[in-house]
Amino acid sequence: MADIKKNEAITAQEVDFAQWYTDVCRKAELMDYSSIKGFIIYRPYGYAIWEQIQNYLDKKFKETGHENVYMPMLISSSLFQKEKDHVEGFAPECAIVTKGGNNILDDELIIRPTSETLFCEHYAKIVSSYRDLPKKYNQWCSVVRWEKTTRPFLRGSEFLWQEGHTIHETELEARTEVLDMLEVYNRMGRDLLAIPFTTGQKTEKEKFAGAKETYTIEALMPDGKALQSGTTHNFGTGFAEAFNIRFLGRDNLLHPVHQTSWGVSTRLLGAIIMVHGDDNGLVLPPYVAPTQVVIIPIQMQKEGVLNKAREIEKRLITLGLRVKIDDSDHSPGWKFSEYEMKGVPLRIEVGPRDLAQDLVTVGKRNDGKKLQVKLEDLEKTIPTLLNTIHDEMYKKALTYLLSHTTEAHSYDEFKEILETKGGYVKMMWCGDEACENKIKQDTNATSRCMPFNQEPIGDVCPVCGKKAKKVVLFAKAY
RNA sequence: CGGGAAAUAGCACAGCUUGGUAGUGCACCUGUUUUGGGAACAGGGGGUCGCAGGUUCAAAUCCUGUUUUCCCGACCA
Repeated sequence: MADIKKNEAITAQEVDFAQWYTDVCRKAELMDYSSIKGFIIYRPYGYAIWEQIQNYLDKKFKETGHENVYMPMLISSSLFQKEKDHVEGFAPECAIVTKGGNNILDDELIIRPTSETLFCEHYAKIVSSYRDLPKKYNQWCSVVRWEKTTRPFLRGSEFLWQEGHTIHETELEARTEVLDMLEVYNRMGRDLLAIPFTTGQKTEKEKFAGAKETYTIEALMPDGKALQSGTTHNFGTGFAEAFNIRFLGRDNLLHPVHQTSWGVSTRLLGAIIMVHGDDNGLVLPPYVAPTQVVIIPIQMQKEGVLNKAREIEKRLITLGLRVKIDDSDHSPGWKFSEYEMKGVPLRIEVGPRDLAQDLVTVGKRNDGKKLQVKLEDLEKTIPTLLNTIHDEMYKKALTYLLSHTTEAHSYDEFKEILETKGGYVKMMWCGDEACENKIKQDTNATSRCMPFNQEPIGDVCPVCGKKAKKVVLFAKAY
């Protein structure tokens, strides 16, 4: 990269990674704080990234047979309490409405922390035969969880998400659904966000309240901590029993439905910011960037410059690209810094010097490299460059992930890796929750997932010495 | 939810110790000259000092409470 001037407004990652993150969130105009703890304002630029994610996923959901619905924001306390594990898991972080107008409510209303119970109540009403199955619903909404520690996008009292809720005739169908949707998320990481996710199953301790099995996509952040980025849950028939969602089967007997739910949230923005960002600010993967190409005219007053810039803008828009031209009277240097801070993948400089040779200068945000492109080649070169940037960003993140996934064969080794290097530590595990708890207590790391690839790296659990049952990835987590 | 720090113009901060007319830089507005890595000069606008009480003739400043943010722990997507 050229020796571009460091932006003094952003704290360097090396100095204070947490402060760097906060600086980027605000300086790139992704969000602002409101006056209520943990409730943030998603500013247009940040919301636009979420919209790209929505567009991508909504299409995938519909392609795989899901329909969008909208459930109420409030849940009656009696309904909320029907499934025991679920209540215990969520009750401590619920916000509750106790007053309506001037009247104290006899029954308190819970602001949804998640909508399982609402979907269950509805499904119980509309399903009576196997012919009514499956139902594959999805909801885009926000949920509220009263968090003690909050950080923009990573943990908020309110966050935006989608929650898929499906019910099926057979266990196999439900299991297929959760694995299929996990794969949709995984591909989103690869194709849209340029983030290599690690996929696998959660342990009993880490699984969702009320679920039989929970699967997860985990991303590794540059500070060595893992970020749970999305989950899919197989509920088995637990909720169906509690909420009486039964259907008359092909055998003319009543059966509970097999149920799933799955979701990703605006936490993904946090993953994008951290995985790709650098000391000059945000670095957005091209396919999720609200603006993919910014055109900066140089010496706009010179004959033809602005017209040529506008012409280029039109040509690129015709290709379906998201293009912005900045003809404000800030200096070019100011604009360069501004769009670097905002992470725009490609910058096209249109100035008299290059135009004299029918060229433009193109700058790549991800590695700072500049190249000259013939005007006539733009249609060919720009989309190719965007694709190249995506691949480079993915590879960079993958290289980091691989080089920060370390095997531990003893508990001492395990602790040392967590202290010195961070990242994922792969270790054998006996399956006993006591060992997970001990690890948590000793190192503050948690089991992130049991990866699908279960090739053993030992015979015993290094923590207790008992026979090992599973390969587990441990890490400190957000 | 515990322990620490902070809150003064959009942003970064000074002023507070020792109470007495609210300041600086950047940003913003106007004009001129500029424009290939955060331009220069001149002029100008903007703040009930987080909020609520208290002490005082007088509070940004002292006292009490409260809210929010950041950091470190415990809890969670």
